[in-house]
Amino acid sequence: MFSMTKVQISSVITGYHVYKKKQPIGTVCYVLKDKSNVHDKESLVVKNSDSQTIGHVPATPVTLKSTLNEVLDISCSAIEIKCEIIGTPTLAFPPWVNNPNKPGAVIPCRYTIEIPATMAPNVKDIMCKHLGYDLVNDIVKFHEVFTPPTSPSQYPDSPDWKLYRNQIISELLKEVSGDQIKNIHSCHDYVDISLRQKEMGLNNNVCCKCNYVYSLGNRNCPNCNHDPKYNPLGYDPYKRTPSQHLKHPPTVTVGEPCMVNPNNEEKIGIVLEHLREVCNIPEQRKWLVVWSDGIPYLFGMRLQQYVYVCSSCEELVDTRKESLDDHTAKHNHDNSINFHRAFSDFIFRPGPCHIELNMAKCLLNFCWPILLLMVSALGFRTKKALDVVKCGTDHHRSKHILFTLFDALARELLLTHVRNSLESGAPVSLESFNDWVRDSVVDPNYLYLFDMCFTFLLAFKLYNEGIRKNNHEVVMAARIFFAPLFFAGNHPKYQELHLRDLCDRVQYPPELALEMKNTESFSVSGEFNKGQGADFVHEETNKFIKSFLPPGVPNAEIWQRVCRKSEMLKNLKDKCCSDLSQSSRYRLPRMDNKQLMMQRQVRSYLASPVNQKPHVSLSGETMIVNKHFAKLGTLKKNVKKVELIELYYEMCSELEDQLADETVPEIETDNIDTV
DNA sequence: CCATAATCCCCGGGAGCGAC
DNA sequence: GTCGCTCCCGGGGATTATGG
Repeated sequence: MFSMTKVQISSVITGYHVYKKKQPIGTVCYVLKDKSNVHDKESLVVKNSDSQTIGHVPATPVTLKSTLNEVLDISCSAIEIKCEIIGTPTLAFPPWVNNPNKPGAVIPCRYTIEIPATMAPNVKDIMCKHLGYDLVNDIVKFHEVFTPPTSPSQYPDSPDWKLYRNQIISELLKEVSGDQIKNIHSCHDYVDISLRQKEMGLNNNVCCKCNYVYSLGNRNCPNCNHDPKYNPLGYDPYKRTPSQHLKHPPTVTVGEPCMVNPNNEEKIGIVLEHLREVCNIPEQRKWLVVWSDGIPYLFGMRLQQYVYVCSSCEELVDTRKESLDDHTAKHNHDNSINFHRAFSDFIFRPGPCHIELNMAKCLLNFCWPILLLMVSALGFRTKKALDVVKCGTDHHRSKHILFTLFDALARELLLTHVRNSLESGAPVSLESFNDWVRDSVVDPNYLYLFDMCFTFLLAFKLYNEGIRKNNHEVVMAARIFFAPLFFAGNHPKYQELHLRDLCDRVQYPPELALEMKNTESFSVSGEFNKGQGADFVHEETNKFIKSFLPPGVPNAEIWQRVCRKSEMLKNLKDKCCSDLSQSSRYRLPRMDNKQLMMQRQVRSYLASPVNQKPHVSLSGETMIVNKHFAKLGTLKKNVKKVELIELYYEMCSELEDQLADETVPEIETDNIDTV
């Protein structure tokens, strides 16, 4: 298929005061090299379709001109640079003023470069070089936000886990087989070269694009000028998932603080009462969605499930301690009384970011046998540093490490098959890879990493994508595929949470389900790929409020005061800082080198997967994946799981009762708050 | 019927763990 | 680092079994 990448840059045409050729808005002109200009060999001229000169590409800032020049150079002018007039001529304005005393006139315009897919990477690199990575990314983001995508989404409409996985695998297969350099005896790629360099004691870098070996002192590859630190232009790590963000970003308001630590059921009860009061339940609104961390969520759900209010004496009855009949008998109520659930006006939802956090912890735990060596190669050498990585204290760091691990592992896992196929001349395809893994591979190490990578790490990645883009189906697909790891590890809280949440989601009436799907995550900034769970929105607000607290231990009164005035403070801060501070730019280093390092380490570990080998960790110790496996067989753990199963049946029976009743509660879909 | 031993049950303290 | 939950363990009282 012939595809084009389109890049648009808003700028101006200079020199209107010289040529005085006014063009109607929307006219499309062309950028050509101006060979006749003796003053400036680099000069670029803009001509309209009648070959009349309109003006020049601005010389300052120099980056735009040199970018376009180089683009024309590498393509031998095969790439056409168009220029659409988007405004009427005006006096030159910064940054396009050469001489403040003698300002010229400029025409606002938009330069459009259409790049054939084959050349796109080169052009991107050029643009990154001249315009700077940040700026280029901004342009692309600009483009993506304001022009609706015309090509069908890469991700299918009905997201299917297998499809996603297959797509990733086939993309990677293509990439890996493209990387291989075949000579008569064997294949090799840049990882092999790097490995060899390391064996020889040389500390050289290998360019992952052109296999050029260069010393670590250089930042860019001297051969192809590829900068390993930056992503190519338009790199969107979440491109497979379509964004489903709401059109209007939510407004965040801060309510009255409630001064209890929500760490047991009693205190959660207090918080809920407080919420009821603040939100005027049931007068102003009937119900409320409450997002919370994992533990408060569980407490809340338990309260909702077990605690009833007696209509006669208005006392709370906890059915875990005292059955409803007992209560009736004890207080001598007659038969006319009834019970209703004490917290039925709340809908609890677990914070997606906390789930993600615990996913990361769980993965780190299970990947530890192979991660240990890699991470120490990355620079976490002391025991304390390693512990920090292992416990996942710094979520961003662990996330990054896990993503890099996925990239590295995925490529290495595919490598053997790709090389086999290249040698035998068979085409490399997804089906053949799947067949090969299923039929030929017996090495437990390979299979362990295969499952880890293409099920759990992938699920983690997918979950992250789903949250960023507020895509409900993707999030749920990822969670369901990740869940087994929670149940295998020692994560009692999140096992129960997963179960309760799933049951809850099934039970939502249709209108509510739709609303819930739309609000899986929120993008407060309104950007299409920066959604995050309501829990982190809250934590950010919290951080903001904390920044206004006076030094020292804050007391309740100060908290209250800051919360009540937080909106004013926010406005104030925005007004004061908006002109001074730079907007935060979007950047995501690709960690080429770290990935290379990981690939180097795991390569020998995964060699010859068709042979039976003992199951060992990367450093060669016999594998006990983690200590929880050893505990798994014990009775107590089983008891815990039996309890969960009982809970599940209980919930199912309740669901059946509700279905039998056929009463769908009345709901309002507007005015959903998050707390 | 009594004395003693064995067993059960309850409870509090402490350690470990998970979550924040 | 803190907090709460759970588990474990030992102590002590209550109950039960056993033997004389």
